[in-house]
Amino acid sequence: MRETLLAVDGNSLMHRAFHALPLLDVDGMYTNAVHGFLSMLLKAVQEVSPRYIAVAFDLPSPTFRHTAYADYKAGRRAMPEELRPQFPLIKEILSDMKLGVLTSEGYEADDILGTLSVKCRESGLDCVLLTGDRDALQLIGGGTKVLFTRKGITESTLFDSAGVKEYFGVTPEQVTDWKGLMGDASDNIPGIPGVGEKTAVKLLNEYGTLENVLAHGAEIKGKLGEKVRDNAEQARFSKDLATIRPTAPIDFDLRAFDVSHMADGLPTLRKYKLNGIAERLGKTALGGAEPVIEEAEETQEFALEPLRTADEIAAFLRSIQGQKAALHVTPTRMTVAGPGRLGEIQLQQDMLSEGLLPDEAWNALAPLLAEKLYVHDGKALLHTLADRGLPLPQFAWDTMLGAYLHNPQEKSYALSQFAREDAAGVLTLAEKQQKQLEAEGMTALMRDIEMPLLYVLFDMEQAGFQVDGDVLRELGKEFTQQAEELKEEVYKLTGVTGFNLNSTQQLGKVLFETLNLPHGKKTTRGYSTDAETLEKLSDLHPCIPAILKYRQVVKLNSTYIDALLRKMDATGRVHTSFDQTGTATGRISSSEPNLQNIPVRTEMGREIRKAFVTKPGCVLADADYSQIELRVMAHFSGDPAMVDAFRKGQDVHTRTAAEVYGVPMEQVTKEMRSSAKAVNFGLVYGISEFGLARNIGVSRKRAGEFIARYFDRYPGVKRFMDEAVKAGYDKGYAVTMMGRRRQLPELKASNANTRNFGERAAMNTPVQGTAADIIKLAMVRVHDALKQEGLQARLILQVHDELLIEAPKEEEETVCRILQQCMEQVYTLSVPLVAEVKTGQSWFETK
DNA sequence: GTAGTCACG
DNA sequence: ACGTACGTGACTACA
Repeated sequence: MRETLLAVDGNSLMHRAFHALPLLDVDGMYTNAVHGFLSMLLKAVQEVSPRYIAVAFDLPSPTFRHTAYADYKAGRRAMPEELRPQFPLIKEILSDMKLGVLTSEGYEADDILGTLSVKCRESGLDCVLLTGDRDALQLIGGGTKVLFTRKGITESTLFDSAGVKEYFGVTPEQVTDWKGLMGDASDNIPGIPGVGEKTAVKLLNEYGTLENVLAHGAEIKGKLGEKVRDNAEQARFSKDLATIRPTAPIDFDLRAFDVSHMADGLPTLRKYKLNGIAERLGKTALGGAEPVIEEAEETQEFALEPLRTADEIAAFLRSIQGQKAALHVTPTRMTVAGPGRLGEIQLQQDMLSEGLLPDEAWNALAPLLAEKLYVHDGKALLHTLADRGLPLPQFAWDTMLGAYLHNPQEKSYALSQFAREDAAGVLTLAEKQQKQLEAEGMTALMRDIEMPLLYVLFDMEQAGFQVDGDVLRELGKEFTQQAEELKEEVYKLTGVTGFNLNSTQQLGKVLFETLNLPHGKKTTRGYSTDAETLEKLSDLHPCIPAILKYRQVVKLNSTYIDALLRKMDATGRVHTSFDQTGTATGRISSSEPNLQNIPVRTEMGREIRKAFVTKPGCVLADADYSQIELRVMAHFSGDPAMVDAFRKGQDVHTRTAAEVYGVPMEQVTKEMRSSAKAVNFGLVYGISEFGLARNIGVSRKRAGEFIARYFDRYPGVKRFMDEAVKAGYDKGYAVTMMGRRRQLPELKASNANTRNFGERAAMNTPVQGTAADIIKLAMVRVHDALKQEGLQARLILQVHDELLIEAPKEEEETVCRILQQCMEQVYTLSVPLVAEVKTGQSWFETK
């Protein structure tokens, strides 16, 4: 086995660590960057088991300041004062660990990395470059790989040539061309204005190299072509800036940087109070020793068995019968896994290709559907099966839901593209998740809520919501006519005709340049024209109300009339998709169409709900939780006044106003109640003076006084908020009543805005997430109860604190009772849960 | 594809 | 000093 050198870009990692970790004062010193750096280094040591480690640092030349290159590099923003003194610290520690600390006058760390990678190639060593700088990707090839740190300091990816192409869309050889085209703001590299990452990739895929792109500038169409032609020299210059020069004059014997003496750094680590790192260093297997044990345990061998006929499928199923089984289906391939076994069925795509016809395959697989299956995205599988009229199986585990509970903020929960995209991957993943979720205390949440809910959502998607197309078309006509009239009115009132009223840019010009109205905040492309801004101008020009009305009508038409008509099936029903893994807090979301944002707040918008009806002979039952989030907050905080209000069944906003203004409830005016309501909302969102001030239109100071008075009257709520934030910092995540978690990496940011956001999320997530837990469990209970009592009534929609059922008229009373009981009795809090049920022939009538 | 806007809880 | 109320999805314009 070849030995590996781990070459580290010290500057890149120190900056990354500095910005990823909070700045804490330890004995009058900051060590956050040192801490993060070493944490990443130890992780890398575990991953690549290097024999040697060298760390490179920038050493700017004091003499060569006159070059364009030096000027550009000098233009980068100065190093934060809290970071600078950490460099001597890290160098001291690395030296004590007997690792290489390399600098070379006039060269940057990445140049030294390049030099090291060349030296490794010459001496037959493998080389892994640890950095967060994309420039280093150009060095990949010939035994050199890049371990690229992402997302602060927690994650890293090992890139080889194919990996770079796969992930970034360009080859290592194209990296400098790529940078030349798109530039890099953080490195002060200009590139071609208007060309971003995607465009640069596209150009390189078409033309191969930067020079070739420039050579074909004439044939590139539109603005892009113009930009390319005008900025050819700047692009070449940018490429030059991004090109690493592997020519640093460094001379040393690599063997001096053997990892076997890293433990010599322990006293220094303790000296700087880096005890966590010291402990990890003690445990880290050094010198390329055995790989991490967990991996060895988890890697199970699956022999791939091609199943070419129905008989082979049947035989395979018999052989794993009664054992754990996973099923995974893609359009071209089906896989079935049992312990140590993996059967693969290729599906025939056309007359020429190999494989079974889907019908044959499914028929042969039918016995499997009687088993409890391990799956990834069970709801999608249920749809596939239902569309074919096949029996619907029970699921033992859904790895998509498991992954979501483990971390609800992944961009996608698709199985990874490569070898694991099969049932064997699902089986191993499920085992890993079961341990993980058990350790994280989410087993019950998975078993009692998310898994059963999957079937509920499937049934709801299948059932759909009956829509009256005639009502929609009628409304659409009205809205269209109104929009036309309003548009003409705006043209007349502004004196400008023919501009596109839907374009914020064109509208901004008319209002703030032609008419010279005072403009508020600016956006990246011009003036802000949102409703909040325009409302302030209402009295200054008669066109403003017309514009606002126009916007409203056009929105209703395009989003709710046209879109909904397009989504109706042959029987006039619309079937939304529920996403059980889409939100950070545990809520579900609805899309295509989104039925969770059908208008209700304005009179005109509410009309649309007249189109949401039932099939003949049925009635709609609509149940709403009353103030569920504030009740959750009352429960968590135990605040006497808040708990008292809910136990007495008082109007919570009126009670809040009475408390804060110090008057009896009877003397609370509309205005007082309205401000109190805004405060209550603010609390749920994670209160800030600014947000409250903006919402109720008072000064920030007034808002601050208001909040102070509130906390004076509700000290339990204050304590709850403080504890939620503290728990976020201590644990790194927020947690709901049922144990659902949301990571809060924002709290580790050095940027105060980001941290404040994290703090508000720390306050909001337990509240919003617990409310989500509660209604999800209620949905499972309602679904079960309807089945238990043999009713035809079906759940058809959830809107966060609201459940809708379509029921035959004769089931109306029973269904109302079930809804109310399930929702109110689902969980016992220290305050009552209250659900209000209404029935009607349309969603309009139930409101 | 991103930005701006706006619909909901 | 700075810019924020929390959580979503869909449409339009514009590059």
